[in-house]
Amino acid sequence: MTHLLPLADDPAPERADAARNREAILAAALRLVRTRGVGCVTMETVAAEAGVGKGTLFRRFESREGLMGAVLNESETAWQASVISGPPPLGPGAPPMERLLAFGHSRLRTNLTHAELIAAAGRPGARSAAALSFANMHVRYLLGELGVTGDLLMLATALLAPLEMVVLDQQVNTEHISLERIEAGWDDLVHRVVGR
Amino acid sequence: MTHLLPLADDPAPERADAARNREAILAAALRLVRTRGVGCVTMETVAAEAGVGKGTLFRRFESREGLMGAVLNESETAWQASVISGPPPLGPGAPPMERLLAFGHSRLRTNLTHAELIAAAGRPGARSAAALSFANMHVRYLLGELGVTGDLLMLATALLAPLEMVVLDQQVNTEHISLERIEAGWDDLVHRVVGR
DNA sequence: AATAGAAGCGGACCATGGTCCGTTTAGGCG
DNA sequence: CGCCTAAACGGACCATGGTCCGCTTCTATT
Repeated sequence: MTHLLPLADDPAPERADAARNREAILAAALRLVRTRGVGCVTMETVAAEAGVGKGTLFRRFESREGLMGAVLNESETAWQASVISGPPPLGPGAPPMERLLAFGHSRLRTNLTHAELIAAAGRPGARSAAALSFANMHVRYLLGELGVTGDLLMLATALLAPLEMVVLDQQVNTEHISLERIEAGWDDLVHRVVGR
Repeated sequence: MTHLLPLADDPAPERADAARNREAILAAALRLVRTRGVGCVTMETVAAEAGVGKGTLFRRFESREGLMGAVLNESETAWQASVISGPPPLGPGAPPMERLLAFGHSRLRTNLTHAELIAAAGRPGARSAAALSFANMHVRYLLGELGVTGDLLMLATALLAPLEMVVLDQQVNTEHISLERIEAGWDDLVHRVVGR
């Protein structure tokens, strides 16, 4: 092993034109999703709008789900930022319980807002596993602050699960449960899990 | 209102050939799914195997997801039966808490077993809303027996959510969490929700 | 600056889900 | 029993996601 090798060097540092295209595609996709709605955006349309060939789309984003996942990630990242460093009670500065409740409500709204995109992005794995487990991490941290003991990974998962789109979709669209009730239900769950 | 009208009469009592075909399709689909795996079953294949035209598939089952949902329902129904009238602790006869835990474990295994089919069946709505809310109903009932008070619909949803495939998939396939740990986590959740 | 080889490109092509509509058939009725 | 209508049928057809491979473009090297 040579001492000059930088560690964790990207095996293939992405060529300039490739980067340009990736950006163009993402921008085009975002634009089209905004204007026409997720359902009316075909891969061919995106390719045309970005001024690249269809093959390029698939090479960079693997599949339609992958592309939608990437688009989704844009907002997801912004959201993460506001959790990490935004104003309280969602961001730091408020007591843990308040933060936790704010977190749940915020996540709820966010998911509902991006419902279509989430559906189009399909199962996880498209969104980087890291991005997905961010929420879990954060909840775990807050539970720790609250002095909860036990298998925090599992508890965080349990708290997050009812906020998943599959569940929300069912509640909102077939059972017609109000947002307020869902929020209240989640708050109740939190209190039971934390143990007062 | 004439007194001769039977109540809740099916507006269109399904023609004989239609019924025959529906059964043939379902049987063919089940057979193919069993032998080739969900991923390798195309609508055309099913149509051929059932000896009907493709159009017929789509008329009776709406979409691929619909068909897969119908196939899934077969096993789902069997499972429901064993919950309602099978041997304890899953079926009646055991104390509520035992039943609830058994229920969770059973649901966990069942979902994992049918993972592919569930994915192929897509979002709910394909499976009748009734079938889907059966689990919720049952959990609500058991919570009642356990003397839990509060918004039971929400609590049941909270308990069921971590057993959804989206969540399980993530845990099993990307986080590589063992089945035992997931079960233990769920048991813990139940105890916290019920409040000892 | 020229060159070589890798990386990227793009559009023709394929597979499959989903639609449509002219034809066939069940089954109630005179 | 033969007719009539609504329902069901089926396969040609379309749209779109995804693959493939010959051609182009980048960039490291001399």
